[in-house]
Amino acid sequence: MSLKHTILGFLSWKPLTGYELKKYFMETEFIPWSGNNNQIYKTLVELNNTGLVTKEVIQQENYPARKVYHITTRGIDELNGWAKSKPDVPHTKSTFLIQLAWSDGLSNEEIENLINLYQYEIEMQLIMCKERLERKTVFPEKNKRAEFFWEMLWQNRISNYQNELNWLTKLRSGLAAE
Amino acid sequence: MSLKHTILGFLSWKPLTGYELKKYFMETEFIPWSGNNNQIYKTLVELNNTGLVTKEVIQQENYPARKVYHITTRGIDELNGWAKSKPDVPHTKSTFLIQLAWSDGLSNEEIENLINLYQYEIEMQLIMCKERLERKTVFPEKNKRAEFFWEMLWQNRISNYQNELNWLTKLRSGLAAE
DNA sequence: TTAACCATGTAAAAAGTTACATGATTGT
DNA sequence: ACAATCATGTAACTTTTTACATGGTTAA
Repeated sequence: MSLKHTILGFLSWKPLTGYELKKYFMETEFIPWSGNNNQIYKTLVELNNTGLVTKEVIQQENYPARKVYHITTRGIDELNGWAKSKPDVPHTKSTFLIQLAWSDGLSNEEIENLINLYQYEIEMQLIMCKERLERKTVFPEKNKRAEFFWEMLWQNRISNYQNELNWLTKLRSGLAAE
Repeated sequence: MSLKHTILGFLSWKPLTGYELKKYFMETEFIPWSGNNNQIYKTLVELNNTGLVTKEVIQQENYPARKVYHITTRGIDELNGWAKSKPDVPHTKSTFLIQLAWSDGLSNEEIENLINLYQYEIEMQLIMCKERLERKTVFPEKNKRAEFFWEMLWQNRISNYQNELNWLTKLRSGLAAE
C-alpha cells in the first residue's frame, strides 16, 4: 500500500493533520487518489498504532480538535526503506483506449466526437499541471535536490499529457487518410 | 466497471470461453489486469444473468466442459452505448514517481540504483509491447478501421514508454548537473 | 443566503489481487 | 520427470470509491 508511504512522505516534511494531508493529496496530480478522506484517517490511525507516527491533539474553540501527526524515527526508516525498494512498472488505466478499441460499432462522427471529448480533457489536465508546477503549492522546502525531483515529477506528468496530444494528432490524421 | 465492457468487446469479435478471454487479457497491455481469472468468470455469470451474453455448453471428453459465451443484441447495444460515452482522464499509478518524491533520505548511489531498476523495467515493457504489435496475436479480424485503431492503441503504449525513457534521460542529466 | 472552508470521522459497496483447488494431456 | 496447456472455478483479502454524518465560520 503506497498510501501509507505517501502519508509518511508528507509528514517527513512537517507535522500535518488529516485535513491538511487531504489537501496535499488533491493538489498532487501524480499521486492517484479519489479525493475522499476515508483512507487517510484510517491509515493515520494505523500508522499511529504501529508507532510510525505520533499524534498531538490541539484543542480549538469552535472547531473539532486538530490532530497533528508527527513522523517518528521508525517512520523515517520505513519511508527510506520503501523509497529504495524495487519500483513497479507504472500502471495506466485509460478507459478511452478501451473505448476506442471497441468503437467499431460507432459512426465516424461519433468517433470524432469521442476523440474531441478526450482531447479536451487532456488539454485541461495539462493546463492544470502547468499551473500547479508554476505555483508550487505543494513542494518540499529548503532542499535543492528534493526540489529538483519535484520539478521533474511535474515535468513527467506534463510530458505524458503532451505525448498523448501528439498521439491524438497522429490518430486524427490516420483517420482522415482512411 | 470497464471489465464488463472489455469482455463484451472481445465477445463482439467472436464467441469465447473464460479461458480464452483470460489469454486475450494477458496479451493486451493497455488493458490493466492482474492476470487472475477470478473476475472474468464472475463477470461472465453476471453478464449472462443480465442477458448481455448467452452461454453455450460444449461437452468434452477429458476436459471440463467449454462454456462458450455469445454476445446478444442487447450486449452489443450496451457496448456501443458505453463506447461513445464521455471518456475519463487516464490515470496512471506510478510507485516510482512517489518513491522519487521521497527519495530525499537516500544517497546519490541509492537513487541512481533506483533509477536504473526503473529504466530496466520500462525498457523490458517497451520491447514486449513492440513484439506484441508485430506479432498481432490479439487483433480484430476482417476490419480495416478497427485494425487501424488497434495499431494506434499499441503505438500509444509504445510512445508512453519512449516518452518515459526520454524523461529519465533528462532526470539523469539534471542529477549530474547538481 | 449560499457556497466554501475548517475538521473530524463512519458505513457499505465495488473492484482488484493473491492464493487455493482439481485433474487430464501434451511437449521437452 | 517436469513444465506447460486445457478448463473450470472458489475463498479470503486488500484496495478503492461513493455516500453519509456533524456542525460552526467566513466571505461573496
